[in-house]
Amino acid sequence: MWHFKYPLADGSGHVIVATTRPETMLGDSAVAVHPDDERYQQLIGKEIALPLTARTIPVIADDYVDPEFGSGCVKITPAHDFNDYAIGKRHELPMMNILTEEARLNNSVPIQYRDMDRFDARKKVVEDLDALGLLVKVEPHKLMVPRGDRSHSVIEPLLTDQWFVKAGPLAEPAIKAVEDGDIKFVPDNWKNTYFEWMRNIEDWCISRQIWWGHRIPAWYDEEGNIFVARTEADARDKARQKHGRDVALTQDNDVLDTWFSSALWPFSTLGWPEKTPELETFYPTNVLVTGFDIIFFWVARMIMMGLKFTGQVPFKEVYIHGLVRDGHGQKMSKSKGNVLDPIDLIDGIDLETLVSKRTSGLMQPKMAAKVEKATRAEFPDGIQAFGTDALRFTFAALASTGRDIKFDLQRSEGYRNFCNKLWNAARYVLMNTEDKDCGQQGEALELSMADLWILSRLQRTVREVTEAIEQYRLDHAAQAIYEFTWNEYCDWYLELSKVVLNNDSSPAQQRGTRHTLVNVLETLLRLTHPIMPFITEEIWQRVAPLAAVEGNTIMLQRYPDSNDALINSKAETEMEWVTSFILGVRTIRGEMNIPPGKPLPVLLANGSDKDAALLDSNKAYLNGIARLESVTWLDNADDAPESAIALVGEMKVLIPMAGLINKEDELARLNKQVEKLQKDMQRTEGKLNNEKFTRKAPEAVVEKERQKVAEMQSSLDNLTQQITRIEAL
RNA sequence: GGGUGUUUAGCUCAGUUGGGAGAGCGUCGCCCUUACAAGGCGAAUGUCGGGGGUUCAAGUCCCUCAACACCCA
Repeated sequence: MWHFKYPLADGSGHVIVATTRPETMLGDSAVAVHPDDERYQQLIGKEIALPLTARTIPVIADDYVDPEFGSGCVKITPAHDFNDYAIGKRHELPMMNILTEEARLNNSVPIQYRDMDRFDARKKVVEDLDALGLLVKVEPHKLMVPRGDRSHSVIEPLLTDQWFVKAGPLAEPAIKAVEDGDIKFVPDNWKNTYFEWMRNIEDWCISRQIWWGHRIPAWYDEEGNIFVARTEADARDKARQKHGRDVALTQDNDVLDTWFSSALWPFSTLGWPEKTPELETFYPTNVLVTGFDIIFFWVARMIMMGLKFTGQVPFKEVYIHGLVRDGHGQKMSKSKGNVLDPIDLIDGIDLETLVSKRTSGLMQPKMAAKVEKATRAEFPDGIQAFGTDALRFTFAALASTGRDIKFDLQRSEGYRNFCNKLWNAARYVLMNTEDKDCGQQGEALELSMADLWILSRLQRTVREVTEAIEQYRLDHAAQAIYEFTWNEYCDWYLELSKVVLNNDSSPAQQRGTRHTLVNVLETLLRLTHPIMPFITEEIWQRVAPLAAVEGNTIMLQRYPDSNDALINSKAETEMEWVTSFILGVRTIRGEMNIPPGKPLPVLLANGSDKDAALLDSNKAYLNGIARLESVTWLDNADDAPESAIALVGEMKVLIPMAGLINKEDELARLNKQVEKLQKDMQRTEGKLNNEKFTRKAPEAVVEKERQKVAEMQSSLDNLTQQITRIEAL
């Protein structure tokens, strides 16, 4: 940072200005001070004799100046600095460009500086000012210097003539289209970003100084007259009309901004400006899927151009997804060397290949060592292969409404396991259905409680997934599919089906179960196919015939519809009883470390007629899955030997401890449960004892709380009773 | 400086019009049980960033503070 004296033209003194680019002083048009700065009040309006030049420049007042920074005087170079340009505009200062396109000084500067490179000129200007005694001091200053992406050259702001699109009139209808709901953003609040930009829109510079792209269709004659036309021939016609003869024309060297061309994409790809059948059929399109960083670049411009040239919106919905970042939340970039290539996640990659991939082609080769170190630390074993379906499922599962998606390899691993789970489940289904009667021919089917239950759950899942997709909540869709497949179909239904298929069930019962196994799977495959296309296709090819579905590919099948007639609350309630029975036994097994294979005798007490009926119809399931040796009803719980207890509603499920369970362990387990129940009870009772709650809360809510207390009380009674009994024994 | 967003279990994240805090991964214990050990079964884990307010009731609504992130100037 160089500090210079600028003498006043009337010789009455000087001001001190500072700059990081001394050579730009040759293009200064003013010195600015803050209007309220008392130190400089008397200078405002005076002239300065700009050193090294024959020019005088005014001292102006502008509140852009920070009086606290430096001397509080700022040199203003409108042609070479963005802020100075704005001030120049406000004060109608001359805009004096002093640079050529090669960053040499041009003919606007005194002759001794002309054609000098900007850095040489900088040295020379400092020397010359120093010689004149105008250099006050030089101090170290850290600043961000903009550099070119490819050349790494320092970039100098430079005033040039370029082409602009007047954006205001285009923006108006584009704003209205979103206000009126002709275009909807998903998630909705992105429309704020859109409005913010659109309502403060500035004219759009469409000139780009690169050599690829559409050349700007503007031609100039030697006098600088401009001929804008569709083609060179049209431009020549226009020039001929003006001059009455052919004249030499040169086309603008610049090309159109890439967003200008791509803003035409929604309709130009359909044949516009011709009125093609494609345009007629597919325009306006339905949905645009993109990232939020593209809202101003592309979305806004497509809307403006679409409305301008077709009179219609280009799309009805804009789905904005998050930006995928690396595991540390960093934006992926090649120069940072933290890019995860989807192909590497699909096929896997060993560490050495990954390192060399990430360190090659870096913009700054000296980063290589750092990139290599970080890569080796993060992926000590490279990246394992997850497969396309798992990767797609991961992205679906991560596609919530947030704006960032931190990519987590471990989630991919989890979903890879899910793919495997589905594959193995299909193997089981095929093992039990291929070459067997699945009711394809319409033979009589007898559906079990489990069949009715899984069909019911499937309908709810289909509905949930469909709704989630309609709302672009792919994460919820993925979650619903995951939970149904793993926690219901695999964990429960397949296990229940084994009971039917391995017992001496009737042919109609077995057929019913096979039919259900196959049909639920077939529907599940269609439901999952958009997210996991490959595995579902592979399995579907074998499952479809068993489900009597015709077709060559799952891709052309209908997406599932939920069938309300199959929703069966009775089966769901019954299944709840069965699962809570089985879970009760399993918990005791788990906590008491009883091997899962050991058959257990079970005693039941305090059950209702309903419990008895449920037991009767589901005994096979209980025996099979909970591995029961025997089930015995007791008229009185007191008749039971020393036992561990699980509750199914009011009913007590008792497992005799003899030789299996330690008395202290069971007591500890029961006490823990009691404590938890007591805590919950206290809170709920507190609520009910609050007169304001019972008076003001809806009846249904109060009733629910009452019921909860009753249930907890019953469990608590049963458990404390059991504790007393065990202690006494 | 203006704007937007984030903050929930060790990690990555859900939480729908306010009504008993969830998932995956990880952790602990027991199991190679005839679809699956990339698995099964069971268990533990939260001052929902801090403070205040509205309400019978707040992760959820309002105010405020803090930290972090992004966009624009």
